[in-house]
Amino acid sequence: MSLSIKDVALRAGCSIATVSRVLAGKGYISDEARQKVEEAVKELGYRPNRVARSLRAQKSRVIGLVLSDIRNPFFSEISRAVEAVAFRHGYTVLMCNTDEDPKREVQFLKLMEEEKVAGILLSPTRANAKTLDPSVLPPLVLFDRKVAGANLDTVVIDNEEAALKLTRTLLAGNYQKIAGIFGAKSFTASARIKGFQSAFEGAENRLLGVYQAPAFEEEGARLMAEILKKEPGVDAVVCSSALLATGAYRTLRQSASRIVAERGFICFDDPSWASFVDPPVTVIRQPAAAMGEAAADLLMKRIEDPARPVSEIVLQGELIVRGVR
Amino acid sequence: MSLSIKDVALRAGCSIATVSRVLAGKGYISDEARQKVEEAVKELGYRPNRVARSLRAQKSRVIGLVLSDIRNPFFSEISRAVEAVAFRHGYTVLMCNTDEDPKREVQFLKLMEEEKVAGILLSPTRANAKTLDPSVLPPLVLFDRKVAGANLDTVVIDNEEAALKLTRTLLAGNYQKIAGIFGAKSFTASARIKGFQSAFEGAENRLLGVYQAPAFEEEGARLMAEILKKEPGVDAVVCSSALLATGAYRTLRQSASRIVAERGFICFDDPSWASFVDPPVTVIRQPAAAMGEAAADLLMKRIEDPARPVSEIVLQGELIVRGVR
DNA sequence: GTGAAATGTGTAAACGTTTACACACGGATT
DNA sequence: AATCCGTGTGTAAACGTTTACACATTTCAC
Repeated sequence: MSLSIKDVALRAGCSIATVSRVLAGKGYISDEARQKVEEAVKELGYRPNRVARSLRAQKSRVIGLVLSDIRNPFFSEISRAVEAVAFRHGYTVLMCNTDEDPKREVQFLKLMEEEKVAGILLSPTRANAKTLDPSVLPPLVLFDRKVAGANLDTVVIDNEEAALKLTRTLLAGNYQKIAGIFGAKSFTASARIKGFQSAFEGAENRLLGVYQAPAFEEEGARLMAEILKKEPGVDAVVCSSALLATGAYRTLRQSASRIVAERGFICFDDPSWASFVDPPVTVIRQPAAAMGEAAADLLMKRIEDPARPVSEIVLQGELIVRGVR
Repeated sequence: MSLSIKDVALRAGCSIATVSRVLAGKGYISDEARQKVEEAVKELGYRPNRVARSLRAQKSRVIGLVLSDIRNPFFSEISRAVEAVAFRHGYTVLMCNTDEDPKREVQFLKLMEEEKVAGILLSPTRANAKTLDPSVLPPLVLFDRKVAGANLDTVVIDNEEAALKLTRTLLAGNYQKIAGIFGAKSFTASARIKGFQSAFEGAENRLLGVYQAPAFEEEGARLMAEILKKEPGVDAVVCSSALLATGAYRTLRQSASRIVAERGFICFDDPSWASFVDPPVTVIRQPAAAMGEAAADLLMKRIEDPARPVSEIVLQGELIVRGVR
């Protein structure tokens, strides 16, 4: 079919072993042989077959990227960074979108194993957290969410601290009835809720409640409507992701609530509109690109040296205060 | 290392050929053999090695997805649909982000070939359009952008018609000085520009000019600023993508231009904020999920039957009129 | 009862690499 | 002159599949 190392060997007048050695750049090769092989490769336009290499090596130059929601800008930013790092190291990226479905996650993890990927980047669904058995899995790096018991490389942001900082801007602003809208089921959401709640120490009466739903726009809109209905006195809202925030903000705009006009709306991530709505929205920006890069770097190192000590990288979110009069 | 078909054969007390046949479900197999093999597979937890399969078949169950910008919500939506279809058919998705860089595109296409992917989904950079040689490449389906001369399966939206429709809402609104902000270098941008311009037939004096730049937020912001400076009389703007529109809209908001207040702002895609800014923004929504699905479906069919006639699917954008008093 | 067809199974080759091992040569060290 | 080592190259095995081919048994038609 396509060109193989045999064709190159024939053309260069040597054995396939020599060709392979030249290509790999190891072992003893005479200048003459090297030159002939290189010439033959160029003339024929030979490109090695990665599948054969993978079979032989029992490991491919592919990494798996398991995302919970690729439509979430936070994750697409991460994907971009991951792919860039991988490409730079000669790896390709096998991408999967689980939509937070633990079953899909498991299926995909199995697929990855069948593909003999060199490593996996995963933002784990909470439900699967305990099933991650590092002894059977290829090198694995967790990002965005960590798994409590597991001894695995992880890159996260300090969600608790970030939520605390964010919520405090609201408390400083003298709001009296504050509600929180958070994602459901995830480690991340739990940490943010914790930070959110701890901000109210000594001011518990200003905390209206924590509302949770899967992190989609429609859910944010729904929860916001629910809050407005149940708690007419609400005067401020914290949203734990761009998607939830976008939905919630839409509801607020449509209901002409005073929350928005009075700046009682803040959120995680930095949705594109946060800077130009009136008044602009204060946010915690997550270092998505940095997270993707760090996770991919970590994975490369782990692949290179599976015995290296496990590390946990904690990135800080950046508070962006907007619209202070 | 890991389990192979040999282990299963040993356990089931038959040859590896029989195991393979049971797994593939073809050829003659006795009920007894089938049962024994299935049992052995289950007991051992055997999973076939996709790499070995790929090598033997000279083709993997992987498809390549080449994106020009994964951060663009339009493309992440497409990615999601593609991955879902692929998964359903037992394929995995190798993802690459080119950032519109033709060099990266070429490099990646080569990588894909080395990985022996079964097929490729591509939104081609204009610069590479001519180099797509279907005779050497695996099955290929183009999406979002088509290539003029090439005889390739394609899924696009009717950009010219969409731009025409969109621009007409502006003309009907009696705006007199209309500028257009479009992406650079792409087939898509050209088609949209064509539609945009043709809307002005008989009203050429109302067309202020066409501005082009790579489709990023900052570029949209920059172009908008440039337009405001050069053409103080501008009273309406058409933006050809969500990213450009977001940047442009930000600039407008910050400059307190009257364009926004008077609804003279419309765009392609349906950015999340379009529905809740005041006044809301009329848009053409691109059927991103449908496009991804159609393209992936088409690729599956093409892989199955490489001889089937080439088809071009044209999807229609949906005009969403908002904020009509 | 014979031959042909249908059914069932195993052996071995092939896919394109990498690499252990063997071997050959030349020069340096005994 | 024998030995050893460094250099260079080739042969062949291995990775885990699929499948062509061979062979054996059963079924069936005449």
